[in-house]
Amino acid sequence: MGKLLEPRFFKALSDPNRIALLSRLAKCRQPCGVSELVGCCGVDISVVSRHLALLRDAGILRAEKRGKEVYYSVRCEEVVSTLRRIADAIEACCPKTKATRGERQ
Amino acid sequence: MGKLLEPRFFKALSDPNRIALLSRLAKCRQPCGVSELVGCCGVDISVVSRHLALLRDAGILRAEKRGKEVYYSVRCEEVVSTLRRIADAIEACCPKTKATRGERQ
DNA sequence: ACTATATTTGTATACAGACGCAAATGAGCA
DNA sequence: TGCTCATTTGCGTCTGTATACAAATATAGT
Repeated sequence: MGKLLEPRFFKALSDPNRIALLSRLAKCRQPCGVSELVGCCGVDISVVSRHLALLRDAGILRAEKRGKEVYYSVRCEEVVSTLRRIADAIEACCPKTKATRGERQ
Repeated sequence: MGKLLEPRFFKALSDPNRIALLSRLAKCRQPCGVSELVGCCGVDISVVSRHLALLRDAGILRAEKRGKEVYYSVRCEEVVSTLRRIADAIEACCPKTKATRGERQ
């Protein structure tokens, strides 16, 4: 449980511009180059590049170089399963709403 | 989708001590007072208090005052459903692994 | 080799966040 | 009221991070 909840994963998602980039990439459903993504947050392209690298290092995005461009895309499977495993772990600790009402430990 | 991904929610989970507090509270399965929680991260109780308040404000913990103590507990249902809704939203944007292989849009 | 385009990296700045300590607040009790 | 315990808040400090701009790197085409 402590290992599941990686601060770095959440830290990567704790910035509005990075959320904007992630949303954009998710909606795109396709790898996008850095230049394409500059529009979705109003910052310099160098800043966008850094945000994307951070998301990549956190395991949220995948980067592939094609020619002079670098295409970023969402690592859907991994991100989704990470979120679901965290949800499951927390749920496992929940006092059940209906059954097992008697406080157990 | 952009509304689901709240930076504040993730920011709350982006600190190791807050993760430790959350894990501890989840494992406890019961409301805990601030003093009880000091042990799980090696910081001053005033810092713990601030972390707990931040988690409460982010909608992750619930606080109830009983006498002179304040008992914090995990808002399991809300947290779990938030995580699952985010997972679902991202999954909805995933190019399907097996079916629908032909890039759609 | 030279040029143009895409991206990354170096550097400086400004703001946010984590922390400890001390003081303040709130609640119960003598 | 005075005292004690639990928690919160004020404040100074220090580290981390977001940002812009300029320079460096990488790749393709001429």
